[in-house]
Amino acid sequence: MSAGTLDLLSGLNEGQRAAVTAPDGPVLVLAGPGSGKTRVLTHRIAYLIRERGIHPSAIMAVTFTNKAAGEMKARVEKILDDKLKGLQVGTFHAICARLLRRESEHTPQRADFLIYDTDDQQSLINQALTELNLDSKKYKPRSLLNTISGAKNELIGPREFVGQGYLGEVTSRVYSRYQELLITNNARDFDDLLMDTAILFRDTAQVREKYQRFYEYLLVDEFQDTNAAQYVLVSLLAAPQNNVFVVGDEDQAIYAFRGADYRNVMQFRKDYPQAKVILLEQNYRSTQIILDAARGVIDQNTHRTPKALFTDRRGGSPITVFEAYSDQEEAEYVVSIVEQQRKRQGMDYRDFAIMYRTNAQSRALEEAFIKEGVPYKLVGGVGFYKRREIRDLLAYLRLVNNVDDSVSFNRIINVPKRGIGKKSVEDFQSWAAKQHFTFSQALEALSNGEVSSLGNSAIKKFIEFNNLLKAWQEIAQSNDLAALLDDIIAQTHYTLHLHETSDTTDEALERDENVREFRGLLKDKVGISLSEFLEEIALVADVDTLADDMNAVTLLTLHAAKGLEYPYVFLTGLEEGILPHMRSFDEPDGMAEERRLFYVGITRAMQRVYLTYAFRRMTYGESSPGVPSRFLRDIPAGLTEGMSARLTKDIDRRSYMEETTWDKPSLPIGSSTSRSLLSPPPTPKAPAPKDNLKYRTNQNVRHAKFGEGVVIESKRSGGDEEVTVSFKSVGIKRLAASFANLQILD
DNA sequence: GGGCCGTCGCTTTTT
DNA sequence: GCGACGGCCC
Repeated sequence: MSAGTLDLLSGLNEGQRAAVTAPDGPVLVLAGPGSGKTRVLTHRIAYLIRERGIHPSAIMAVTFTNKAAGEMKARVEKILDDKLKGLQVGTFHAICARLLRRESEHTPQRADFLIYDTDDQQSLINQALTELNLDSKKYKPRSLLNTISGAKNELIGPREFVGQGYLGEVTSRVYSRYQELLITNNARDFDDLLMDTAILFRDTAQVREKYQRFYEYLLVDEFQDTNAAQYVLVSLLAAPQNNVFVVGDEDQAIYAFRGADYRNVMQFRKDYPQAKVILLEQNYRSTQIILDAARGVIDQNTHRTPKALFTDRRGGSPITVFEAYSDQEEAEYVVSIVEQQRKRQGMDYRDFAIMYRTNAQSRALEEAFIKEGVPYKLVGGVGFYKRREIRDLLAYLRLVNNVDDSVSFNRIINVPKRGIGKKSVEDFQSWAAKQHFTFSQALEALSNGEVSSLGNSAIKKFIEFNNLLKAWQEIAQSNDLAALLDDIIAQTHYTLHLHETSDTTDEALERDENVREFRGLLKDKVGISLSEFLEEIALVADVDTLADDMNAVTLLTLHAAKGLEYPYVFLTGLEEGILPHMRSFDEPDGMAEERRLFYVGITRAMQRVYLTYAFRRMTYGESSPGVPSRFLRDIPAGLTEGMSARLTKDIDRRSYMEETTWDKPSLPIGSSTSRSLLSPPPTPKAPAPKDNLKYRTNQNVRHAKFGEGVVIESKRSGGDEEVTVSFKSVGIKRLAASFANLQILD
């Protein structure tokens, strides 16, 4: 064995070593959290290249985010001390997009197709609904898109799609029209990237065989979060030699909502019975207490392979549980602990991560961080690319790239105002459709003086617009994207438009600033073509934007936290309806997935975990009461500090509301840990006088459909009484008293 | 054609 | 509490 091999394998445990040096053929690595799976993947690639003499370009590795891909490539290059030409590392989506462009002659879309995000999809589905004369109030675009996305992930195209009943029939029509529109717009949605590539491989032997020959070795990270399309892609690409190396952990499957199926891990064992299976159980990240807590949680899930995670890091600090009065107080608590631990333990801001179930929860946290001047970085949320001014300018860029993009066309045809109103746009579209023209053909036809059904002044305006587009396309040829943007802003008087459409000067200045930032971004893209730039920004993940070099506290969703680790981790908003999320109550396997999400959160921590929940939380702009998450009870007693006695007993919501001391002004504030808040504890407000109300807190009631439940809160709302009831079967519901017809039981 | 104002429905999670 | 959309009026 050469010195190089020793390098590659030293410091690896037995399981890791077995994985890295596994012979050709299928390999399945079942890797618990913190068991060094990234290490195994990088060392495996390095091993293939150095010890087996495989050319880097014959290796494809698939990761979950672009950030992970970049890190993986950098680590392999560091191990081998070499720049690796042709090593393909990327996300499924990015790899598929590239492939579909290269093989565009075998597909309906052209090589320069656009990638539509969720907002674009929404506009397109609305367009389809309008064309089909369907009411978007009756057929929710969101839910239609969910169904369509689900079908695509199962490789069911619009032709094969069969829906149940009338709604299914409608969905089928919408799906077909939506897909036609995507093709005429020369665009693909995220799901198409996977579906179209899988179908291309499945149906076109010539293409399939070409890539099968080209990529001799395939490695896939986070295999538990692959969907059917991805599974098919992997198996088609890996054949016939099946040098496929997959790494995953069923307990960390958290993407079922986008079609992922952790059973793919077991399916892999069935499809490749000769696969070498390696279990990685030693954890190098967390203390024993953290692992025991995590295990207490995940053991509640049935139908799983039990794992015995262990670590050499005995003991550790207990898990701290904190009950706050409000979401605001919860946020203040988090900030105060960060400051306290930073000073006492000599931690850096970058050592802390604050996690939550939904993006909306970041708001209260951000406010507290800003108030106390503690630096933080937010992952995802309402991102830069969601802002109106950025979307407008992006729509211009996209239209320059591809005039047939109807979503961008509709967005900016009259923004800023150029006198082309709704009526003119409709006339233009129906005329173009009648002539079987694409948008670009229709604009050209008007410019060439072709007779149309449009009015003369409208025709003139469309021709002017077409001339602008042509001039911009000219500039785009030079690949100077900043110059292109400058010209678009100048010709359209966009800055003036921003000031006219902003409510305050401050708002206008902020939007201006965003435009400048966008310009700066384009300025850095030297030598990159417009279509390359558009692809780059379409496929960035939220975590991809995380700045590692910045010393600040990280705020992120539990989903975004996958694959990351931090010395200190806060899991916030641990309340019924949030984690577990309300929407999971009536989904099959919903609760198990929520529990895995909680598990993923806890296992990100190296040293300490803080679990927090609030008695009251702002939702929809009003404060409503909450109940501690059931998951808190899954943590074995003895591992926590500050856990309320109320939680260690298995009590129902009703007794929680009775036993809690919040909202009862005669009693002292019943917080469970010593307070170290930056601001004094809030004074709980006395319950508002509940005159004329039929229902009262703690009353037992029965609903015709939901069954028995307990009233959490009741209050006036409009002319009616609004009752919040926690039902045994369906959880918390908010009802209008006059319609709900609740029967009072006691 | 465009601007203003009221109503509604809504929030998981993401490439 | 906010943004999308529709109706109404100039």
